[in-house]
Amino acid sequence: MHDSAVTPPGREPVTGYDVARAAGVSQSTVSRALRGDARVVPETRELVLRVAREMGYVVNASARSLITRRTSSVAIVSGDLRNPSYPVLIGTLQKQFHAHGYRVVLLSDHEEESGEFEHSLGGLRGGIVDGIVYISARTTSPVVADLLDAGMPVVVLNRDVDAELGGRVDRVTSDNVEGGRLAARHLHAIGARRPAMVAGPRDNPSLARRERGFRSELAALGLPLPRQRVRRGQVDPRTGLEGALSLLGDTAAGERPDALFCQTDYIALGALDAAGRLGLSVPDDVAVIGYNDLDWAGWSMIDLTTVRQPLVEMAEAAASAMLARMANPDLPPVHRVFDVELVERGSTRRGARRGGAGGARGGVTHS
Amino acid sequence: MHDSAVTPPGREPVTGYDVARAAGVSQSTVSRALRGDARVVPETRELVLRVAREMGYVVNASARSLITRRTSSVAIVSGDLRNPSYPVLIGTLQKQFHAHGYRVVLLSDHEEESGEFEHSLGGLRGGIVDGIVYISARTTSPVVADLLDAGMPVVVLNRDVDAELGGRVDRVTSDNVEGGRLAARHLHAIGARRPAMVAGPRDNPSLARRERGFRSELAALGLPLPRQRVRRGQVDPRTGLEGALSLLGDTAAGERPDALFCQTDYIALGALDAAGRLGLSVPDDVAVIGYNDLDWAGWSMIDLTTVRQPLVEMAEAAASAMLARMANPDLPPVHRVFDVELVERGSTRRGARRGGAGGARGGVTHS
DNA sequence: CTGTTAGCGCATTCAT
DNA sequence: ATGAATGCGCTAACAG
Repeated sequence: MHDSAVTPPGREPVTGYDVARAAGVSQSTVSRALRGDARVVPETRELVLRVAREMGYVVNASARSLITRRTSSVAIVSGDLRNPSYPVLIGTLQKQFHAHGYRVVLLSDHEEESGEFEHSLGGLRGGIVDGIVYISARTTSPVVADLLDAGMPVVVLNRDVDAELGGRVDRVTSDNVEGGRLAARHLHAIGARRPAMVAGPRDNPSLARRERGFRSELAALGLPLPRQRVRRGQVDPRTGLEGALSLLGDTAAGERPDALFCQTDYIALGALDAAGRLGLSVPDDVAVIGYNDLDWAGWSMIDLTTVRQPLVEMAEAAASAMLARMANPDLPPVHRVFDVELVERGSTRRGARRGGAGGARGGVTHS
Repeated sequence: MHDSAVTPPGREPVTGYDVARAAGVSQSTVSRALRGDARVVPETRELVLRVAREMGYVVNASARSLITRRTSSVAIVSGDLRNPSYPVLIGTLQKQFHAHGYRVVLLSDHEEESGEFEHSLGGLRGGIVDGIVYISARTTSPVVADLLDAGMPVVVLNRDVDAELGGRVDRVTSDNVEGGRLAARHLHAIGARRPAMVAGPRDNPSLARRERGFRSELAALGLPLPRQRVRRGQVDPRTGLEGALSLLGDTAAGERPDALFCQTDYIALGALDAAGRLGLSVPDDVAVIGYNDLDWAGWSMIDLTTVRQPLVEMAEAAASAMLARMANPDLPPVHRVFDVELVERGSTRRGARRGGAGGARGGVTHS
């Protein structure tokens, strides 16, 4: 099992010229054969392909890109991966892009060190990628405008966007205003009197629209949402936990919110945790509704009522939009809006039994 | 607000020559100035940088890579992103690599279409990336050996590996055998008499070691694990759900397993769901223990006892190993093994109260 | 310190 | 249907 003579481990990559020499043809023929150019006669092509395979030849991507000005890769700019929405979107996008011969460069924002992040974004020019799918929570920065100016195809997925940018990029969103309304209507329908809200950052346009729909519908239904029943933080379970603890914790039962709208399921997780720690029954003491319908919302120990966005379909639409735009950069921008729907589960189904495993599990149970 | 004269949107990228001409220096000076070469006098550098910025110049990555033979990017090859272990690992790796000036190319395996996946992997030669971190569940394929042969730096993270490859790559793992033992010991300690196991695929070396430790320790403690108390499937909640339903469902209480070892937390989620649907109490009817200690294992409505691997630290170690190897490809391979520990929570704490929200929530509650 | 020169490996004319 | 020649934009070796 000694090294055969083919290639001493790693060094000296074999080039198209090497293949040409070994096959007794010219380098241009090698190039043509490898890309399936019709002008090369079948026998020659077979020969070249065989020799290339034997020699372990693989085209140098840099050299190719240098001349074609295409990289066969697209960037996905996302928020923190621990937010479970992103893996779903990224996984779907990635699958689509791979199927069409594109690699995926991932830029996910780890919240901290924003300067670093902006910098990476800027580096996306310079022929690194052929296009950018933007899903980051971070309010679309000037950097994105610069990328557009530089002629880079950009698709914004699942983010509403400042008016200014709106007309310039392809966008795939869902009806966040209506989603907020659905949540409000549902809480009203189950008899909530003192709704509360755990919100994400104010500068997130999607969440802002969700909130607008929620507030306006509550008002239309005659339900108040005083500011002391609103908590705000990052989109993560900690926000839900702390928000819900403070909303539900030190209030007499008569004053305590009886329903909680969490602007995302990820936040709602923390709220459910808080209810558990406080020994409160969901939904009997407090109903909880989330937003997104992530996979685990349906597990019996979560069982979360939520507003469903079709994330997978949305990601597929975004991939299509990206592929279309890369094929023809001069198309007018499109904006596709998906419908949302309410998915009712145990966390708002009053009177039904709830709790996955038996008796109430109060207090903090971490070891 | 008309377009100023700087750059008509997108077209005709500005090159180093353009900058040189505008700044009245040579192109090599531009190149040197932009890379901070010490040999260029400060004034000249300031000038060049300013002109470059004004013209919106950005170096062409392909041209640079073509000559430097470095791409400043590394690939992460992972399994399906919906498995929550991956986002944690990927996010951490990505953060580290970004901090050191590397981009990340993501190749995540969407389970299906394996041919496609192998093909993408092969495409990782050809100067796409400078190194590869491998976290995919898929048993390390021959493709990986080929990449090694081609001289590509490879680090395998959180995967035990076939003996053959073992000596050739850098690896970061944890003590899976001991983890399995910890689980067995704990179930014995809480008085389990009829342990059962929901396992992942047989060809996953990490899980195989986990299982080996679990089985041998059970045996040492005098507890049987007959094959009818083992279920096996993919690493996902469906496996946990179906496995647990079939283990717990149609058995008389005297025969029913009283403790469940799930080889990952992600599987355990499904098992908890199953217990809830069957109206069984966790841990009183059946104790459940998982593996990984993902974030949500600590939420009160999950509250899962589990074997903790330090995933973040492991990812950091893998990033360091990668950076070290890229800096010096001739280092001998290293293998770093992290300790695991048992994290005890409500899902095995008998006698304690459990259940986040009040009464038992039986049956299927999906809408 | 700066300019000149020579490729990196490939795609793509233009001939033949 | 194939080969010869050219240059993509940059880095690096070599002069000066």
